[in-house]
Amino acid sequence: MAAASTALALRAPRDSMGVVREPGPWQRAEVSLSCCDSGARFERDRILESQVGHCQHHILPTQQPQYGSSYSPQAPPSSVIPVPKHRLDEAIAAAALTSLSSGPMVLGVGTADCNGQQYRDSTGVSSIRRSMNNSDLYIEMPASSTPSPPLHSAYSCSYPDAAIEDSDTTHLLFGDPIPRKRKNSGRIMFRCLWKNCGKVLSSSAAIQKHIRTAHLGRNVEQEHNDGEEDFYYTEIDVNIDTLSDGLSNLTPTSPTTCGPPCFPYAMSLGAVNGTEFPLISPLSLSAPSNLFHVHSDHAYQALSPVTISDTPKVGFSWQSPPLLIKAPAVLPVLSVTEKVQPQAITAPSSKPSPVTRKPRGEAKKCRKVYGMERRDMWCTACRWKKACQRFID
DNA sequence: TATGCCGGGGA
DNA sequence: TCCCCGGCATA
Repeated sequence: MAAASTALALRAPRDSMGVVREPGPWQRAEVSLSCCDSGARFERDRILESQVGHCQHHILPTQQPQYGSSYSPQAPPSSVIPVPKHRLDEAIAAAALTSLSSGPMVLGVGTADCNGQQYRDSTGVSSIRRSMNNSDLYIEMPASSTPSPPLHSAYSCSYPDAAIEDSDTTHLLFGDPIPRKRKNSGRIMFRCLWKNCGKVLSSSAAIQKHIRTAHLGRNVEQEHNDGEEDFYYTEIDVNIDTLSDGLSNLTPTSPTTCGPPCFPYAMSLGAVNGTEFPLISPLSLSAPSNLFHVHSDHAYQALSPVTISDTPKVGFSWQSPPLLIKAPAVLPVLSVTEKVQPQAITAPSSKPSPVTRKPRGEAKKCRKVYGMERRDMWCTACRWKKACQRFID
């Protein structure tokens, strides 16, 4: 990739929405980005202009998503993100790890989270922004009355001094060395993600039409377009590296969008605009063992099992999401003292028990402690082959 | 295979 | 109610 020389640790005066309000020296600072094809360079404040100009296919997506009325239109980006240079490496590394480790578990539900933000660009390859401990980046999504499709959207930042206009710009700003969408090594195709379909068409219009008619059962002539079909296809670059392709196959993002699926950070707080989402933390997906760690050494301490029913529930309807959320992936962020019972999420085991049998405790029981020789020292329950009352799990 | 414990039955 | 045990589930 043509280098994007950045000196991003710049701060611009912004209003409460993270919008740069007043020009200042920062705008004339040494931020410049290079077009990967033409080599044309853009000064920092020219980047925004380029969104609709010369180099938009390298810096920003060329098309606006064709969402319907239910979708909140994108607000024009107004600034770029100030990101300290020293954060870039960390973000890049995190993105790579997450892309590799999360796999299908994050399908379709890229999250924006200040403690491990995950985004997905137009090809479905995740990029992640790691926790910015003190400042630098804090992302929330624009309000939307419906679960927003994967979109090219204005991700304003809750930190007053940060804002992101879209993830493609973010690729530059974060120094993503492989901006998938900018590759011109192959032709962009569009693949239907509907289960057992996988049809590949050459244009977004065609694939949308295919999805509308074949899967959504809608009339081609139907004017109303709520953009739902955008969920069900992704773009693929037929000559692009397999990693990018493979991941994009798994991601029902809009071909015309570069933003991540718009599941807001505020999800973790329960609801956004009346719609609840599960928080899917990339961290929890990639390293569940950290989250589910339970000290078995303290088996005598009763741990309250937390089942999926204790977690935020998916409050929106979703029509046959193809290849989207696999249940075990929906793992809430839990404290380390909480415990998840995966069987509460996954399909029930082979033979349903008529009575919910108490899970076998891990604590040493009287039999174990005292042995058969000292059976008289067992608790009554143990002697009666009942649940031990002395060493309770 | 060992262990935990549910369900049932006898005293 | 106490006590025991068959049998099942699980580690």
